[in-house]
Amino acid sequence: MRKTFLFMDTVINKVDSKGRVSLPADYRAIVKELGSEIVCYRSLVSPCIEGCTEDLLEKLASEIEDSNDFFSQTQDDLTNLIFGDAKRFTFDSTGRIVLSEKLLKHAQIKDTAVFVGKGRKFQIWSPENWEKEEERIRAEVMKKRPVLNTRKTGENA
Amino acid sequence: MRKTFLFMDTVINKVDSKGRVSLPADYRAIVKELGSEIVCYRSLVSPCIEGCTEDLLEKLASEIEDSNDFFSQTQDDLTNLIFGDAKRFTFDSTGRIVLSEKLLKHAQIKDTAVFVGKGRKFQIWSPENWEKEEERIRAEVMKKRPVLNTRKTGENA
DNA sequence: TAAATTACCATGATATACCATAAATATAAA
DNA sequence: TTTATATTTATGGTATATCATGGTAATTTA
Repeated sequence: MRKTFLFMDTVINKVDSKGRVSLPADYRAIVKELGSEIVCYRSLVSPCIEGCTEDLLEKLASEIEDSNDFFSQTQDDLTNLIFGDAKRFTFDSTGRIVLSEKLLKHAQIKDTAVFVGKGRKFQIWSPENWEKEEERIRAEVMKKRPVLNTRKTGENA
Repeated sequence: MRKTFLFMDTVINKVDSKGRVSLPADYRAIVKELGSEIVCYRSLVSPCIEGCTEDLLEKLASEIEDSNDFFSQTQDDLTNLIFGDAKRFTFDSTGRIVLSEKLLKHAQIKDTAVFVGKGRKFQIWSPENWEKEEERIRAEVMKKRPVLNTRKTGENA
């Protein structure tokens, strides 16, 4: 029995004409062990689909509940957007989910999906958009490297 | 039951045509006792593979989660880079992991891997790159020696 | 009843687990 | 210290299980 649940790695899977994609096996294992479900929604800031376990959204909801004025109005609005957009995606016996037209369109995904782990969350990109995004991030992080290294979370040497 | 968990020493192992390498026995012992798994990713700054226990990344994920910063751009970038690249590597009954083509290429490893302990983390180098790196480190330390000596005598005084 | 959605089966490719042997290290006896 | 024995560790090869994916049947719902 494992004790850590992290979405990791970058996995490329095919999307068929009905929007079916295999959720990476590692991701499925996490969902299964947590006894939770996958929830997906359109990213608010990027042309990609964002996903996490229902547990995480539950936690987010509780936090907002518990610390009303701690959160800015902006963040409250953002969470509203997410909960309004989010939807459960159960996978069948072969491990596939069916992504909706709305999500696929937002991420500009046609026949190939790139799953990118983000720890508690993950993202689904089109190959083209992900390539651009990865480049942008690398440049950005290299620029900020000195700052990151002094931080405790700078475990990425 | 031991209480310290440090990756130490330098170990040279062979990499076969499928990318299989024996994880040094000492490293395996740590992972086993922690009940965790090995996670590897490309170093952001060096031509080497970096590894740690999943526990360590889990801590990082928790910190991000608890920082009430669900929508921060910088964190988004960081998590993408770290977790998007990282991957779990479980070892079989003989103690081997299978390194991916991506990692081997980044570290320029062909048939020999050099494991270098770094405390909570470790690195995997090609023999050639490691030789250079070790030299660089030695030179760097020698440059700083006068400073180190002053500090030591200052404390004793 | 037609369209759409969901669940199930089949297959090839890939990755994983296992077995056997060789090398290295540690332990015990001389 | 030297030699012999036992134990752990590293590595080559192979069988097995898992996974992604195309196709189809069953079920829903409009």
